[in-house]
Amino acid sequence: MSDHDVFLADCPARTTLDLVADTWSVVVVFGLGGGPHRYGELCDRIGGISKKMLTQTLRKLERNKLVERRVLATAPAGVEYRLTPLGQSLLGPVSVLARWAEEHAEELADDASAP
Amino acid sequence: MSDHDVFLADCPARTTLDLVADTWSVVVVFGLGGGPHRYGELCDRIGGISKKMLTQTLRKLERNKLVERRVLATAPAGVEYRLTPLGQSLLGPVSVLARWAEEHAEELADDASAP
DNA sequence: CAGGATCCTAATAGATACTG
DNA sequence: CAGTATCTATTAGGATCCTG
Repeated sequence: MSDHDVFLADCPARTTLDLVADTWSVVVVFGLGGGPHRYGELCDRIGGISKKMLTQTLRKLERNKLVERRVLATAPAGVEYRLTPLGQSLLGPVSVLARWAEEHAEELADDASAP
Repeated sequence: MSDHDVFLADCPARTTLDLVADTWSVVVVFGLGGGPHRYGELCDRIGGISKKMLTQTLRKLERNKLVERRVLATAPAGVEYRLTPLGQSLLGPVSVLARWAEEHAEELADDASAP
């Protein structure tokens, strides 16, 4: 890009963040952490997510091979989602973030999400 | 986990993400990882960040006590930023994310950031 | 030097209604 | 049941100019 490559912006941590830093990805991954779930189940389990965002998030996770989609041959038909091994491998790193938040909850401003 | 804990959305991992999941927070934290830096230095080191976003990101990190701001009594005057102990404690968890990205780079879609 | 103030655009996410 | 399709409000982030 430029002559001197001080472009910290492509630090690898950002790659992971690009993947899961949106509002719902992590929540969905955790939602599937306990095992496969059907679309509707997942929606209920998560609570507060719109169907649009659930679908959109699942598609993104699918494209990145974190989640696998299977159409069930049951009646009535359904669709099941599960974490791939790659998706499961992400549970660890994300749990590390979760633990950090729990340990330091009191030190953080209460409006951590504010710009 | 109890019978039904809906609203996974307040999972603690999201707290950390709210804090650092924007485009620049992690980059700035890493930029300060090696030690204190002045505003301009930091800007150069990072490269590609606008002053608006740098300031805004620093303020957010400051509010959450990850970063400390010190006005220098030098001539010409300057401002120095450094990680607080809390900020340093975040380097570990974020590095875990970075390592995950490096290990699995090939398995991910090349457009991981796409919606 | 280190920002603040403004303007502007593209992307995000929610609500709602409709469909195979 | 598992999605699309719209429409809309909010937000993030860049560019530019101004200031103590």
